[in-house]
Amino acid sequence: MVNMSNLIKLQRELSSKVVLKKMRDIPKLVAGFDLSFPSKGIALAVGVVLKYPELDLIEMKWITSKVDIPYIPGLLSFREGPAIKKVYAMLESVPDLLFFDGQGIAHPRKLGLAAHMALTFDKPSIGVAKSHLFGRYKMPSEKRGDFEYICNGNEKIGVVLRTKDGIKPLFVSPGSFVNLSDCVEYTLKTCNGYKLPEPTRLADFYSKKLKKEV
DNA sequence: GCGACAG
DNA sequence: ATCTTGTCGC
Repeated sequence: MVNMSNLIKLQRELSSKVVLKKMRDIPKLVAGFDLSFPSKGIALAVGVVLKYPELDLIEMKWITSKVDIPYIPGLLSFREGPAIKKVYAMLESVPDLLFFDGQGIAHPRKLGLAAHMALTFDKPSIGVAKSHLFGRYKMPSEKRGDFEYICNGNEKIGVVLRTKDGIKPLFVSPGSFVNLSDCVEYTLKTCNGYKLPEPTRLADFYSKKLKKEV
């Protein structure tokens, strides 16, 4: 049983702690996280760490965990957050930038999964979602690198970014401790010929692969 | 009331 | 996310 109003109240309090600013240093290590669900009520979380800008995989950890909260649009971090915290704790290396499958501040209360996790780990993060949740936008041109802003009124809260020619664009937004230009720059620089940034693409690959073996 | 709705 | 075969396009 979930008390939605309490979770929403918590999001409003936490979102005030989000800070948008340019990253001070170029990251040396970037991480990506993703989940799969082997069976109802069980989540399999994967965390990967890659060297930047080489994008060589240097570490991969995974864990299974019970999930109590169902998927509710706007409350994704409460469902996936617990499992992500467990894999994050298993990492031996210390990443400088985190990528998540979901929104950053392009969220009704400015606290999508990436924003929530950035505050939880006190680490810069970028939210890379495959579909839209919140904010108005126009479709960017078909060319890789082109983007349009996602807006909430006059505020720019993210970008719809084309990471591959003619392929459906990604909805990218800041978690915390990064700004919009960091999001565009690091998302494009970690996309190696594929639509998704390597961190989340590899985490997604392993979570689906392990799901079949567990 | 109606439409939208990350994974 | 997950359930699932073939199929259209570069």
